[in-house]
Amino acid sequence: MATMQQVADRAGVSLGTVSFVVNGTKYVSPATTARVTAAMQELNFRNNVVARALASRRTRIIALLFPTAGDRFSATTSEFFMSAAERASQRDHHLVLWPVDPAGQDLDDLVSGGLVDGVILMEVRMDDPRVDVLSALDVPFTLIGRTRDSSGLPFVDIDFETTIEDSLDHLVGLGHRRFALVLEDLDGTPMAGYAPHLRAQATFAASTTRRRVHGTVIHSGQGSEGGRRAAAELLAADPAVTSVLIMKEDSSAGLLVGLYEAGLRVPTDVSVLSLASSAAAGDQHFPRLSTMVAPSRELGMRAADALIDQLDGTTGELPHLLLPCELRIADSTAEAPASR
Amino acid sequence: MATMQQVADRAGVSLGTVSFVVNGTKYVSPATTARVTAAMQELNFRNNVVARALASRRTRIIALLFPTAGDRFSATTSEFFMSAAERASQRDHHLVLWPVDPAGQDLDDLVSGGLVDGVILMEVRMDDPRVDVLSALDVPFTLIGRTRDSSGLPFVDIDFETTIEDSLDHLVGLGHRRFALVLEDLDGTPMAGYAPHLRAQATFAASTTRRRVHGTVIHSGQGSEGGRRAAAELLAADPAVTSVLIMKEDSSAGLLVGLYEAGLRVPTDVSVLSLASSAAAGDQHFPRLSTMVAPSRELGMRAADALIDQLDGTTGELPHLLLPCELRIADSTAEAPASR
DNA sequence: CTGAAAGCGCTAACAA
DNA sequence: TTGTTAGCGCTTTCAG
Repeated sequence: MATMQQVADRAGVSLGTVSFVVNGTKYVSPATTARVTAAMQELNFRNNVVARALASRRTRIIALLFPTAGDRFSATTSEFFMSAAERASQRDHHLVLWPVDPAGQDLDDLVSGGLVDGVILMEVRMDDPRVDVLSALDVPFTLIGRTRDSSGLPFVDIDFETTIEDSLDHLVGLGHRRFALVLEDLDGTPMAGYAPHLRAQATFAASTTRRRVHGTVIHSGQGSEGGRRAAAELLAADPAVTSVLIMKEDSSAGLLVGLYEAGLRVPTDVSVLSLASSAAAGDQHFPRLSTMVAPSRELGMRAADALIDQLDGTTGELPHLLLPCELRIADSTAEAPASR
Repeated sequence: MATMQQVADRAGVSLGTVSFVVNGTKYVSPATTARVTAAMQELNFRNNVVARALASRRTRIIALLFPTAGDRFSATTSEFFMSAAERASQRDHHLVLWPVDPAGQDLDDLVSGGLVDGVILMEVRMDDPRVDVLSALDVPFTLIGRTRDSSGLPFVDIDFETTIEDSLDHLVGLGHRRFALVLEDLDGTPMAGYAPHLRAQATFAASTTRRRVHGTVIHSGQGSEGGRRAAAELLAADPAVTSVLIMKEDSSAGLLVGLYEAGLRVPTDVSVLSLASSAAAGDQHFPRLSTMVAPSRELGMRAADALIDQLDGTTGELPHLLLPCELRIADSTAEAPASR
C-alpha cells in the first residue's frame, strides 16, 4: 500500500503537497497536481482513512445505531438505512449500521474511541438511555424518532399524532364508529417505552374519546400467532368492532386469519389499516391491506442530512422534522362497515 | 477525553505500562495494574480506537458488505447480520453492515483505507466482481455464499443442492409428480448471476429429470404482483402441477393469491414450499407455508468465526461449510396431491 | 517488571 | 505556490 510519502517522492514534491491535492485543501498548480495525480495512479495510492482520522479527528463515518435486542429489523428499518446511507454517500460520508445494546452500555467504547463522527439513533424510546449517554459523551447525534421531550434534540420522526388522526378521519368518513388499535406488547422487554407505540396509543385514546366513537386497544404478542390471539381478544372486548388499526407488521397476517376464523370478512365486515408500514408489506396480505405508508426514505435522508450538517457546522438549527404517514388504499373494494 | 499519557502521569507510570495493562500485552505487577486501573477509572479513560488502529494496523472492525442495489434486505439477511454481529462481539470485534455497490467500485476506497480488518460478503453472484477486487486488495474475507468456483475461497453457504433434493424427496414421498420452481428474475439487474438461484435451478432441473418427474421453472417479477403473475404463468405452462417450490419471499403472497384465484386450494390441490426462508415468514401466509428454513444464524456465526480466525492467523484451513435448509412443515393438513 | 523512544500515515499550521 | 514539521494517541521493540 503506497503512502503519501512515496507518492510525494515519485512526483518530486513534498508530502504536504500531496495531501493538499488529495483533499483539495489548498490550491496547487495544475502542473504539480497532474504530476501528483499521475504518481497516485501509478502507485495505486489509497488514502489511509485511519491515519487521516487520527490527524484530523474526523473519520467521515457515521453510524446508524440499531438495537441488538429483539428482531426489529423490518422493511421500514431497511428503508431508513438504505436511504440514509445513500444520502451520506452523496455527501462524502459513509454510513454503517451498528448493532448496539439498547441500554447504551457499549456505546461509549465505540463512540469515544473516535471511530465515528456522529450517530443516528433509531427505535427510540420515550426515555431512551442512549440519548443521555450520547449527550454525556458529547457526540453529535440525530434521532429518527423522539424521546418524551425532544425539544432540545435534533430529530426527524413520523408524525404519529397526525397519522392516527388522518386514519380516523378516513375511516370515520367511511362510516366507521367502532375502532381498535393493535400494537406490540413490549412491556418487560428492553424496548419497553418504545415511543411510536405510546404516542399512537395516546392519540388514539384521546381522539376516539373526542370523536365520541368507541376505541379499544389490544396488545399483541409475537408473530403470526400473536396476531391471531389479538383478533380473538379484540372480538371478545368489542364484538361489534368494524375497524382496526394495526401497528405491528408481523402480526398483521395473524390478525387477518383470526378475523377470518371468527367469520369476519375484510374489508366487508371489518376494515384493517396497517400503520407506519410499507405499501409492499401491505400487498403481502390477502386481502391487500390499506396502509398508512411510513415516509421512511425521506426521513432517512433527512436524518443523514441533519447529522452531517451538524458535523459540518453548517447550521445551528436543530432540525425538528415531523412527517405523517400517507394513506394508500389497497384496492377499490368498499371499506364501509357492514351492519352487524 | 483522557489520553494514555494522562493516565500514565496520574498513575505515576510510563505510557507503555498503561498500554500493557489496557491490552494485557505484557505482565504488569498487580500493584501497578491496580494503580493504572484506578487512574483510568478516575479519568474515565477510553482507548482511542483510531490511534490504536494506526499503530497496530488492526481496527478490530469487520464489515458485512451488503449490496446497495435492489431491496434485498430480508428476514434472512437480518439473521445473518445479527448473528454474525453477536459472534464478532463475543470475539471482541465489531461488525458493521456496510452498503456497497455490487460492482465493487467503492470497495477499495473503504477497505484499503485500513478501516476494517476484513470483510464478509453476502448476496454472492456466480462471478462476483467483488471477490476479485478483494483478492487484489489482499484483504481477508469470507463469503456467505459461493462463486462458481469457490474452492480457493473461504465460505459458508446454504447447501442448495441438498435443500432441493430434500424438498423433492419430501414431496415425492407425498405422492407429487409435477413440480414447479419459482424464482426471481434478476436478469438485467446488478444482481444477475445470483448464485442461489442458479444453483437451485440447476439442481431442480437435473433432479426432476433424474427422478423422471415433471419440472417447470418460472421466473417471477417484483413483489406480490410478480407472484400473482407467476401463478398464472405457471398454470399456463403446467395446468396439472401439484407442487411448487418458491424461492422469493416477497412473491409468496402473490403466488398464493394467484393459485387461489385459479381455483386451486393450498395445500389440498397444490403444495407450496418456501425455500431458504424463515419459519416466521412462512407463518405470515394463509395457509401457513411449509418452509425449508435457512440456517441463517448458524451461517452468520460461522462466517464471523471464519473471518476472525483468519485475522488471528489461528488457522490455515479454508472453511468450506455447506448447511442445508431444514424442512419445517407448517401444519398437519395433508399435503398429498389431489387428482386433477 | 517498567521505562524510553521510534514509528504508524496523515493533517494543518507556519515558513519560505 | 510549495516545503517543513510538529503532532494525533497508541503499539511495540529494546534497554535496563
